[in-house]
Amino acid sequence: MEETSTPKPYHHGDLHERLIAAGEEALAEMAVEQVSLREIARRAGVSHAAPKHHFPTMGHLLGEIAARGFESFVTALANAAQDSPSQTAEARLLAMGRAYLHFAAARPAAYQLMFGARNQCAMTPRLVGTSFAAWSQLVEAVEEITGPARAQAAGLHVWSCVHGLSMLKHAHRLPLEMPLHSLEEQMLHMMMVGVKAE
Amino acid sequence: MEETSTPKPYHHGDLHERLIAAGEEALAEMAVEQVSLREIARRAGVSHAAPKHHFPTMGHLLGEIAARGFESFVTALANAAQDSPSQTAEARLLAMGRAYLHFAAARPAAYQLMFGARNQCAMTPRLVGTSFAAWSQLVEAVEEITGPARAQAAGLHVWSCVHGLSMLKHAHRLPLEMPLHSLEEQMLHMMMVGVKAE
DNA sequence: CTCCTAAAATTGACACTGTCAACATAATGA
DNA sequence: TCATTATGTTGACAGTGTCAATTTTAGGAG
Repeated sequence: MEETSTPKPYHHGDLHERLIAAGEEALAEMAVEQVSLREIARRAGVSHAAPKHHFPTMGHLLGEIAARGFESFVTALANAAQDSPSQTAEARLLAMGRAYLHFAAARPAAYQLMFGARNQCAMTPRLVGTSFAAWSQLVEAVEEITGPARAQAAGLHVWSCVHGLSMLKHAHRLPLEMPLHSLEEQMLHMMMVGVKAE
Repeated sequence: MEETSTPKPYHHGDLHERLIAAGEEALAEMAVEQVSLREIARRAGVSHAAPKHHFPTMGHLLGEIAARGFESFVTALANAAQDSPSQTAEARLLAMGRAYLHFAAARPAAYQLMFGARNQCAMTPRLVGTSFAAWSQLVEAVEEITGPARAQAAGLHVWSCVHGLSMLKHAHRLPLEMPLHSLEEQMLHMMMVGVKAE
């Protein structure tokens, strides 16, 4: 079993990865609530009970998808910080804030899966680990501005701002009179003021 | 039909209200995702299809429950502002922020129903109206501090802060080392700094 | 007071869902 | 070569939201 190139060869290919890919496709096309295990199995071209041999529960499959979401999320924020024109700590944090809002807007289903309260993800150690990595990344970026004493509170503040805005947008509870993009920039500015405040 | 005291008399009492009450009970006892229309009908002591004659869809029943949630939400924030020891505009907004966090923590299922993205509430005019009232209340409180020009952006900022924090708590994605209550107070402080900033 | 209409509630069905047990198949290793 | 084990399929079960058909009941008309 360990001399072949693919670690999990079997009847029809690597179904483990195929299910994850099919789930991500489904999440990209339909709402989170609409995605079902049978729909994912259908997209993968297998019977409705085949996933059972690779994921004990749909929650575990969705949890793996959410974990990969967190991984690409962390990458996106890291890239944004690195590509920031000004390489001050503040500019990097602001770039990460913008990247956060962009990710949530560009991949709503993945974002909902990652942060949906009690959505249906199994809290596997892997999911806990990847989400913790995202939190750590943010706190580290904040700490360069605030120092260690205020890092936790300021990190909580920053995350609450961008997460709250993203969730409010998804919930369609924002009857705004101004173009949203301008308001977002103003909010990011107020967020940074709060972070820098003594 | 219009000379009786109860506007909707019928076979077994006022099922319309009874379904709403049963739904609120269910939401107080179990998670949002667990609540089903048949469960609500069971609690109300009627058959599984009886609600159809009062709500065209489960989404409409949940929407009505969410609308009442927004109403008591608005009341709670108004009371908090009124009972604030210091009656400055800033103290009132801070009190509303604390009341917001308290409401979200004390009634998690109702809060999830009110703000859950695409949860399952039907976007009835009534739900849109009550949620708009909550938004208006917040913006008015903010406007007393910022003036009309920055009210929308500052309102969005304030709401994002308290909403984001509440949702992060519900999502259990906060591996914090400090007691949460202290961090919440610090975050509310940073929020106020951002609101007052020029 | 009787009867008729229409509202209200029940029953049963349909198409789904996630999960499980039993069975069939195919790949691996001795 | 052959048994074992992993992998997939089939069918079932309990549950869901919604709908159609049916029964029950209330209230108003005569």
